[in-house]
Amino acid sequence: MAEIPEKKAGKKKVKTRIKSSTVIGRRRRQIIEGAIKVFSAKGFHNATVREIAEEAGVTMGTLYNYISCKEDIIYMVYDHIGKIIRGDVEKAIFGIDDPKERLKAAVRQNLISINQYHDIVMFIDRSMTFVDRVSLHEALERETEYIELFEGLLRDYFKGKEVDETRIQLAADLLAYMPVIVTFRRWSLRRRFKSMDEAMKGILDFVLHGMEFVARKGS
Amino acid sequence: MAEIPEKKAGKKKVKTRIKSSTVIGRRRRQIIEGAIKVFSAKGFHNATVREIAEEAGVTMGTLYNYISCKEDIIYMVYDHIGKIIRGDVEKAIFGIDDPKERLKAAVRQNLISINQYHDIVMFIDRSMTFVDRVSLHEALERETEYIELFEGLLRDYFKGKEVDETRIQLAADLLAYMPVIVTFRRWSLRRRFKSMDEAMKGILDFVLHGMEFVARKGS
Amino acid sequence: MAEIPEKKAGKKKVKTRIKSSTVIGRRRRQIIEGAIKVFSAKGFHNATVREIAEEAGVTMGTLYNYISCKEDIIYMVYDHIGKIIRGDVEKAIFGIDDPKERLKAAVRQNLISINQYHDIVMFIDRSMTFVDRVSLHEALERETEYIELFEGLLRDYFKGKEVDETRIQLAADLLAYMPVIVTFRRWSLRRRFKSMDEAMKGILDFVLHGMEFVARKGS
Amino acid sequence: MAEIPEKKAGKKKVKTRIKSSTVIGRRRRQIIEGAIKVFSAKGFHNATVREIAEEAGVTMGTLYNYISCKEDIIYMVYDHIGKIIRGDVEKAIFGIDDPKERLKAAVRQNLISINQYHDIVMFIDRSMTFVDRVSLHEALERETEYIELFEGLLRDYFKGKEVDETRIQLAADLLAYMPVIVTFRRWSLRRRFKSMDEAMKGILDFVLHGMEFVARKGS
DNA sequence: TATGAATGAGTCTTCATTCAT
DNA sequence: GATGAATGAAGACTCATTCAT
Repeated sequence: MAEIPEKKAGKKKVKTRIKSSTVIGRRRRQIIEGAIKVFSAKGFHNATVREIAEEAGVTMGTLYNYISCKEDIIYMVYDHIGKIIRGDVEKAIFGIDDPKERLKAAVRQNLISINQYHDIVMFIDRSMTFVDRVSLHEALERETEYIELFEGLLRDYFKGKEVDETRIQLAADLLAYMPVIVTFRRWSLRRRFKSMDEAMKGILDFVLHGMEFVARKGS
Repeated sequence: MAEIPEKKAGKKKVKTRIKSSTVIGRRRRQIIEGAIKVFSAKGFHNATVREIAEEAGVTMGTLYNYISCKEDIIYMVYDHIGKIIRGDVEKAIFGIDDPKERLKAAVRQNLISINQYHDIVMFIDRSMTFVDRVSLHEALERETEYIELFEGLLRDYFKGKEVDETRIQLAADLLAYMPVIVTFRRWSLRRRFKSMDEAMKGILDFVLHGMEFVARKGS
Repeated sequence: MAEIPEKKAGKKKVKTRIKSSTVIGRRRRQIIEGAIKVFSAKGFHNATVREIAEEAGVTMGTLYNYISCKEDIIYMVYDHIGKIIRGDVEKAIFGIDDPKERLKAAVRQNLISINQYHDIVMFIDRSMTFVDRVSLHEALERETEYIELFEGLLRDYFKGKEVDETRIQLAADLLAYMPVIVTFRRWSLRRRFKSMDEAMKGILDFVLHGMEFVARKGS
Repeated sequence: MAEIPEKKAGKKKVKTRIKSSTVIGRRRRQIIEGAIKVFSAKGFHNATVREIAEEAGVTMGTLYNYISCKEDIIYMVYDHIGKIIRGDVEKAIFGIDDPKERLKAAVRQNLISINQYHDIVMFIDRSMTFVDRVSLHEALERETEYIELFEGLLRDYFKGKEVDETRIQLAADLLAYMPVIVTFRRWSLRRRFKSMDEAMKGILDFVLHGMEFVARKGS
């Protein structure tokens, strides 16, 4: 069974003026939680640093002891939610041996988690414009790792069959990111389906079915 | 063959102080073109009205004779690009009779057009937060019409087979919007595929294949 | 008689968003006058842009239509006062033919003008740290031109005598800038002399006398 | 021979919370040295207390045990450098009996020291605006003492000749402070003279020569 | 209709200073 | 005596929008 790729230590660190790492940890959590609330509601540009600080329960000055600019906060949230979703998926496939079930579990959990955190995912997508080159690169790195997780699962699933490596890669990308559609088509889906759950079941079928294209010749 | 749904006249009108409709038309085009350039490059919030005016070749004062606020411009661009893409798809299926080919042509053209205008599509996606309720509603209306176009094509394709209406609707949504993935996964796709064309061919296969889930029982 | 060196057109221009040059002229004058009042009283760093705007009788927004950052204002004031002092000196020597009298008139007027605008001169000296490289260079250029004016006068005065060119240059520098001493020794001088005039007479003597070192061998 | 005026004990004391005077001495030295580095490089307003603390090798909290506000640091540096320069001059004239040579030695050493500490002298000049009334008064007191040193030397030198007391005072002021010109005309001088030494030699001649005006009638 | 100068509310960011440990 | 996290007041700058010409 393919190994789950090691989480490489991120190079990008949000600069801090604080020394005690326990304090940093605690404050960071506060800040991220506050930021998520405010950003989800108003988006990046319409959220003021003051609001975030208030929501986080710290003063402006304190907040700026833990970040060096507003944009840093996006990255922190991004990092946070990325870890959570990845963790969710890893937990979901833990203990499952059958490659098909493993893959299905991953795809399902990915969809569920993205749906659960849809407002944050939405905000992150909309905000990545504002992050600096370095952070963006780092973010891409993380995404690639995440996609590699799916690549591994797909390879296990198609083991033995003759498949195109390129297709594996593309499929992994689509599997991982198609669920994002639930974030930006949310209104439309809501209007047409009784419940979000129903829509999600449909999407899952679509994805799982589409996935099989990997094993076929290109049209 | 299902009718292409009538393009209902949009209720939302961007207010203008100008009377001569020929002048309005000319100015609007200028503004939209200028806006597309600036917005594509810098996004909504980082683009200043002044820049847009300059790029459009009008003065600030003049610009404000044709819009009532910055947000109006998003809607204008949205409207513009929406018409173009829909027009492209309609042209692409024109004259094709076979339901399967018709559907495939629509899906393919949709993908091509979204890819072609990827920067505008991206910007619009990121900017819809800023538009007011009314415009948003109007925009949703248009999107619905567009999806109904795909619904019609799907119904024709699955005619005779026993399919779930709900699945038709979901499939239409996914068919129409999945290609958006090429806009926000662009960097990743670029890094992994020799050409964007190759990636797009893969996506097309995925979509067409996934589409068949409509005719199957839910998993 | 040596020509007064041409005033070269300054390359540095403070950027403006305004087009009408008459309006620019009028506003600039307002801004410079307001700035002089505020800067003289509080120095650069303690003066707020808002105060300057108020003193100038314009709003903050308007002010920023004529400058691009606070530092620009220093340069504007510098430029303004430099022109005035140079103009004063040129007027003072106008029509005088005797080289010695010409030189003395220039030195005297330089002292008088610097004394008159002592608070601005003081402020400028203290603020040049804040101006950017380009402006600093431009400022230095202007100063050099001003010193060249004195060099010319000195050369005329020492014509025929055997003098060291280096000494001419140094003397010009000292002649032009020694009076600045009245700005930063003002308190001390005030306490010891009945009137500033008396102190200035003494300084003038000192300078004129010291000047003769040009014609002597180095000690 | 005139007595070197007693160094009166300064009334101004920078308040401290610390009792052990040995500790105070050590810390003070650290702080002054750190401050000189940072202030020389960035000036008063652009230097942060944090930077000074770091450069001095103490923490912010500790620093504030030895000062009561940022401005105090200027005064400490001022006091420190003043003592050094005065000490230099006193050493330079020590053992010289001939009044003329004594005076020349003082003037020369004054110039040398000011040139040596030019960046600190510059910074102090630029920063005296920020110190409070009391400190300013105290500083002026010190300066007066320093000038009185030169007054004494001038009186010895002109002993027997009929000179105006006022002129002695003015000359002392100019002798003591003219060298400051090397700090704020530094760039200009550097550009025109091969070495700073050469420029300084010229300035020395100018000063020594100008000094003789004391023995002459006013112009 | 077109122009473009004027407006001023709104935000991020910095940093001297304090105080609980 | 030393530490360093917390504080919050203050200031530069932006930019959508208006309106007199």
